[in-house]
Amino acid sequence: MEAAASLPLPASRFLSPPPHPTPAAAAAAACCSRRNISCARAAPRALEAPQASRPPPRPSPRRSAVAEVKAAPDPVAALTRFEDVLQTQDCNIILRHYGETRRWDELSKVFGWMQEHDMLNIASYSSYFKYLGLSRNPARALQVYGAIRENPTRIHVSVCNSVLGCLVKNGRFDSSFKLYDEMIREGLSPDLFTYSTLLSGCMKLKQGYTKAMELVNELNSRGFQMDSVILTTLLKVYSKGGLFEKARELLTELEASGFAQDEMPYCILIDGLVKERKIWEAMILFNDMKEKGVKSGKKCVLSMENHGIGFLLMAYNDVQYLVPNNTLSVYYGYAFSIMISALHRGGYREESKQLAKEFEAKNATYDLVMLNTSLRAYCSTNDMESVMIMLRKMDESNISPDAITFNTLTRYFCMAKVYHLAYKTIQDMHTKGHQLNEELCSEIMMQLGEAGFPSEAFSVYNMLRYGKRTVCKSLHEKVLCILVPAGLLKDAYVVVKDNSEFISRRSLGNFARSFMASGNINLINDVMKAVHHSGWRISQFGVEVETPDFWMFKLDIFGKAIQRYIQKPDKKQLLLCLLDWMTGQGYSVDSSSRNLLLRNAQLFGQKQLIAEILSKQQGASRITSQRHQK
DNA sequence: ATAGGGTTAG
Repeated sequence: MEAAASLPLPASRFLSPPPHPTPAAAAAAACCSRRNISCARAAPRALEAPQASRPPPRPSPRRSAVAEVKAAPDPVAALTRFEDVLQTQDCNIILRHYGETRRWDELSKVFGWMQEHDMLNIASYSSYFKYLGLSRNPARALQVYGAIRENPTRIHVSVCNSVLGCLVKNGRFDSSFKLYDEMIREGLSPDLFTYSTLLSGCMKLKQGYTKAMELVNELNSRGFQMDSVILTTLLKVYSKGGLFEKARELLTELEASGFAQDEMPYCILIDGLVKERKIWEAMILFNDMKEKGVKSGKKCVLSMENHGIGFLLMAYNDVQYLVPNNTLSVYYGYAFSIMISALHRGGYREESKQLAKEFEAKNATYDLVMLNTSLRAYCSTNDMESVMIMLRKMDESNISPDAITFNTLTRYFCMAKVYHLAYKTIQDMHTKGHQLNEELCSEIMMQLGEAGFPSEAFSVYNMLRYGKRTVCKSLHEKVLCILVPAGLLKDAYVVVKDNSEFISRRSLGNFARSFMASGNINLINDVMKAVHHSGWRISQFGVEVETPDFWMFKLDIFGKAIQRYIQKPDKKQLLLCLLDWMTGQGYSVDSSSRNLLLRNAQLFGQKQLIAEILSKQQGASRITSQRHQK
């Protein structure tokens, strides 16, 4: 796209090649500002010295076998190679590796191998069920659990918890309660994990509140004291069930017992309120929370040492970040992102943007959700400058955009009529393997066509067409109406060839006429076949002229094709093929084209042959027309 | 040496 190439693109890695780094980015890169900073680079120098003098420890055979299996293209073959070295706990490490890297196929194969070699223990089952939950495969979990013969394993609390968790995660609440009852009958002694797992199923159920109360009574009667997690889960049950008074009471209880020092319980209630459209109640609670100075509890500043460029080392959930020294207070983004998006949804665009700005002013750390949320707030108030700042932050924090990011940006660029950026965003989204939003892309395809970018419109069409199993039937006609007037007839042919049955007679006619007039002569016969394949008679696309012998039509589509062939006598084979094909389909050339052909037949050196084909054609056509008459 | 709680589009 010429125009796009000359326009400045935003300085974002995923919209354009990496620009020269900004000073901040360069400084951050120099100090390894990525997630999971390695100790060697980020830790103070004192830690490095002893390492240098000691020779690197030699890895044990078991450890190197584990590493080798993890890296192997075929884990089962590799496991077999190290069968004598590996112990069950080593195999568990390998099993978890495939779970953490979301390689479900290998995960199941490794588990199967362990099963065959009798190398399963409690931890293997617990981990495997957890990952089956993540990979949305509760049926397999039930199957494997059902096949466990040894009662001590069947009723082991962590095995039971992980199977129940797998069912709950996948919406199988009723079966989780039934299975739980069965487990109790077989002798399970449940613990707090069990109850919080089952309670988290309750919050998604309609009758969840009653069931939750049963469970709370049960755990109390077993003498358990609810810890912060189970209390928080219960808060969610109330909040999801719209029992806000009860939820508030519970939150007060949590505060009193010191379980409300981080934002999580507040987030649950705030989220519950906004989902019930009680935005201002949520806002009041949000402000309360901020006034109380509630922050994320797991975060801490690891080192006050100035790393030379004005950054502090800090950890959040075991991940290390560098944050600027001038960061006054650090909130993690859950509560903010809930409120910002709630205001946005409620139509309070300016308020939503103000909150995003407040977060930006107070914080250095962003995660993907917070970035998406702020990005949307800026997009919907048309604050292009802040949008670009967000994109730069995304690069600097090494955060990869997801489908929500791409769609937000695409929508915004479309709304702002910056179609080349919308196109670029769609392209990046497609390249990164995200599913495109058909409605939005179709809109942009049309806008690109109108703005004079038919090739880009076609490219959007292709991304939709080949990125998805099915597309809306009208999409083909839409792109055809862009390609034909723009003279992109070969592309238009590709569209018609595969989708002629979804295209209206009028558009097919326009396409066929344009192609005969100026399309590639070598494709003329193919185009005829593709158009014929639509189910319409090609003769119906021409200007129909009634003649005394009523089956004669003026066929301007065939006529135009014949004119093209007469201008190129070296394409005589194609002409003869066309005439033969017409005969086979019961078509015949109109009288003026016939005369034209006969007059020029010597050009092809086939005067006799052409005359024969034409007379055969007329005979066949007469029969076809009569058949159509009846 | 395993299992439990929170956020984002139209």
